[in-house]
Amino acid sequence: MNYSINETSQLTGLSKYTLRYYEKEKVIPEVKRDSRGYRVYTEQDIEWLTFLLNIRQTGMPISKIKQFSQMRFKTETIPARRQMLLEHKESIIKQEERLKKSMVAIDAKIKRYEHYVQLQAEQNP
Amino acid sequence: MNYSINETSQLTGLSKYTLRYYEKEKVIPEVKRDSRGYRVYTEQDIEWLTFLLNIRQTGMPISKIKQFSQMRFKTETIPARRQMLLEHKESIIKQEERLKKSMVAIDAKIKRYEHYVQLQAEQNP
DNA sequence: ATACCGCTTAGAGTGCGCTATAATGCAAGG
DNA sequence: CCTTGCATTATAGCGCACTCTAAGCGGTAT
Repeated sequence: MNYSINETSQLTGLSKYTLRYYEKEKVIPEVKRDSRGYRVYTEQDIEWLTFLLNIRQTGMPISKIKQFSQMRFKTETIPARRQMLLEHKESIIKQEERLKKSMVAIDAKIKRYEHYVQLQAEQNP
Repeated sequence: MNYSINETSQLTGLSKYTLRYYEKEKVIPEVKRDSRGYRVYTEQDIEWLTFLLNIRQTGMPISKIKQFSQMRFKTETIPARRQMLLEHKESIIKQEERLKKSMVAIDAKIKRYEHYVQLQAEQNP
């Protein structure tokens, strides 16, 4: 199945601007065109975009995604791609730890606030 | 205990530029000065900065941190502050979910890569 | 025929969060 | 007294990731 830029935008959540920008900046390989020169995205293009979006949304910078993405059609790059993903996994684990730490601090603060409100209520019953 | 901008920078990990920028932009309240006009950070300032950094590093935008921080010395703002933190907690939970989803996709991709490498090795033993 | 729609491109602009520069000041050490 | 060294300010610049504008083209509808 093939998709227009509009459909692709809706399927991925990326704006049309962003889809064109990604192609111009070689974050994704060149997309096929129809007779009018319009972009035609394949199912595989969508899948690739979706995967890239996954790593994008978890903080991989565009420059690295570009590196990763440019290896797409070369099977000999599989070890390098695997390595990049392993490193990104590490970064995700660090982010999870960051979120947990922050959660603890926030919970403590919320408790202090609630404790304060409680005391106020007791003093003015 | 009091701290110079240099010490504060080291304690918090924020650059001196950033510390001045936060103050100029009212992300933190005005810091006391010594006789020469140099900034003097108190223990409480450090604690506040550390907390702000916690919410900053988990994605709260500077504009919101500014709102939050400007309520610091008004006890009647405690319910509003609590509410902001509850909302930020929600955002952290969403981020955790995002990370988990991404992790699953990455793990699947890594497995596919390893499976591919495995097959290659079997064909050329 | 002409108006409109959706796409195309190159290139300019935006928002965020810093980061750096330039000019100046003050105070302690040689 | 003068240099060194750290601070101060206002203001400019940067990197990232988009986001938008302007000008133009091709196919369909009136």
